[in-house]
Amino acid sequence: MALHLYDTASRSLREFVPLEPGKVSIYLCGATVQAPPHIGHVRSGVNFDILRRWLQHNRYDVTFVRNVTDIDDKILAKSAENDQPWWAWAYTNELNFDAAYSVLGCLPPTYEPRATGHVTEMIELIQRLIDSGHAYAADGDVFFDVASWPKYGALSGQKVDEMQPAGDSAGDARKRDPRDFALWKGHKPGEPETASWPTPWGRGRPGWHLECSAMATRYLGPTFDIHGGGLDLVFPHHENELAQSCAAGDGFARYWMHNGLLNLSGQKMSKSVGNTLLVSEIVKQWRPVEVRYYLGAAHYRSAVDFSPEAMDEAAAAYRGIENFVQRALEVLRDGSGAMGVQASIPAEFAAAMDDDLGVPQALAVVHNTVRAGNTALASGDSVGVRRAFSAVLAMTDVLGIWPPAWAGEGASNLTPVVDALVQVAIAQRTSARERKDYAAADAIRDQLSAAGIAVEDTPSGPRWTLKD
RNA sequence: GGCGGCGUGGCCGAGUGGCUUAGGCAAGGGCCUGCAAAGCCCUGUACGCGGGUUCGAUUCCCGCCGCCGCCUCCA
Repeated sequence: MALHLYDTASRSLREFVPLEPGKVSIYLCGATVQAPPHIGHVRSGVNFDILRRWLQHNRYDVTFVRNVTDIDDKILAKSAENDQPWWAWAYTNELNFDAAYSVLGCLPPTYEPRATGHVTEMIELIQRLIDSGHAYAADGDVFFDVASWPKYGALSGQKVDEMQPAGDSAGDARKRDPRDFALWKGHKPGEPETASWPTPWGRGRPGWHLECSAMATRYLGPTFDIHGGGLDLVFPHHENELAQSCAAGDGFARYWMHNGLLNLSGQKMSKSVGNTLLVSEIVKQWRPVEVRYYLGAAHYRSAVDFSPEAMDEAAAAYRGIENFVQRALEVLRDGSGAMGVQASIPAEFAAAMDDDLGVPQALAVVHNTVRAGNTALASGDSVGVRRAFSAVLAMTDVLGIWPPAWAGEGASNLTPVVDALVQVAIAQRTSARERKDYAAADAIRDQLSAAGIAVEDTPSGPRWTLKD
């Protein structure tokens, strides 16, 4: 079965056929760098990282663009509150975001453009819209003329006439229609001069929606394959992007993908509610790979309600996979020179992933394979171990939870020293066991346990691990 | 008011018009082990409520209840 993806625009599962054979272009709405990232931000990052890895596994050449919105109202407001230049505030948070994506194993984007670096492209886009009668300048601002674009509302299914009056700027007298939105915002008195750029319509700064249109087409062309983001961006952000770009004559995104939101005790985590759980906090309580497992394990379109209990379960589930990989590695390493095995993805795993990235079912395949591997391990079936081992590694690589890549997390350069010391104790325990002095053997084990080291006896001899 | 989603066994979380009806965590029993640990095996028969369609619905349709998202900044 070929890859099918759920497309928000058509509200249906569509076979994925890239614009250019063998190549995939993806634009993911990244962060507005006004605050450090919370766990919902990185859920989006992890979900789309898995998409990218699956495409790459299938031999696609993927161009992955994730933008940084480094100028907007809140960045100006918060930097002023904190008595910092707006650009310093933005850059600090950009670094925070990069660190969060990185610690969770998200591959770096092919390109990571900043809004402030693409003002020229934005001005050109606005000019095209004005020239074609879809935008108008009004006293410093430039607005998109919603009435000039009959397809407005198609992506989100909003009925333009039924929308709530609301909106801070809805009553702006300069607008021809309350639904018109700003493409460009004129510089206001009191705002830093550095936060404005010269344009034919006066100094100012970009409107949020326009930035993404300009950057997406700058790096991916007028028509590209996939546009992604959180479900909360469908309206108005993506609706507006689509309207702008199409009205300007671009084809824009061919598939729209939206990840579900991550809630905290049943409520959406958001800046307005103020109930955010920062990535920097959660990785203090759980290993990053466990967090990644948790974020990736639910289907990307479902809502996830974060809880410490669910996080613990995810951690336990991941450790089951990791334990198998470690044991298999130990056995294969000393035995049969089996390290050169071909990585192979089970067909059920591929089918699950091809069905709109069915990670939950794909993980079921991983766990079933782990079980088969553990059975092989217990019975000394080295061929079975090798088969399961290579399959598990290939599958976890696609999901970005490949255990060897994360194994060094807690390790330090002391590990070999500790190993040498522990081996001395284990040798004593082994000889005690051989002379059936179990009291002495257990005493050694208890002492190691008290020191944080767990010893267990396996068919291939004793092994030790650090306890949590 | 408009648009959309969700409600599955103790918990998390897939999925399906009927078939051996995921997977994980937790629980109970067993195997293995000097004892443990890890692992393996077995057990648990669930789909919010009320109707309808059907030979048969958790799965389709209608209604209801509950929860959530969007319509304003938001991954």
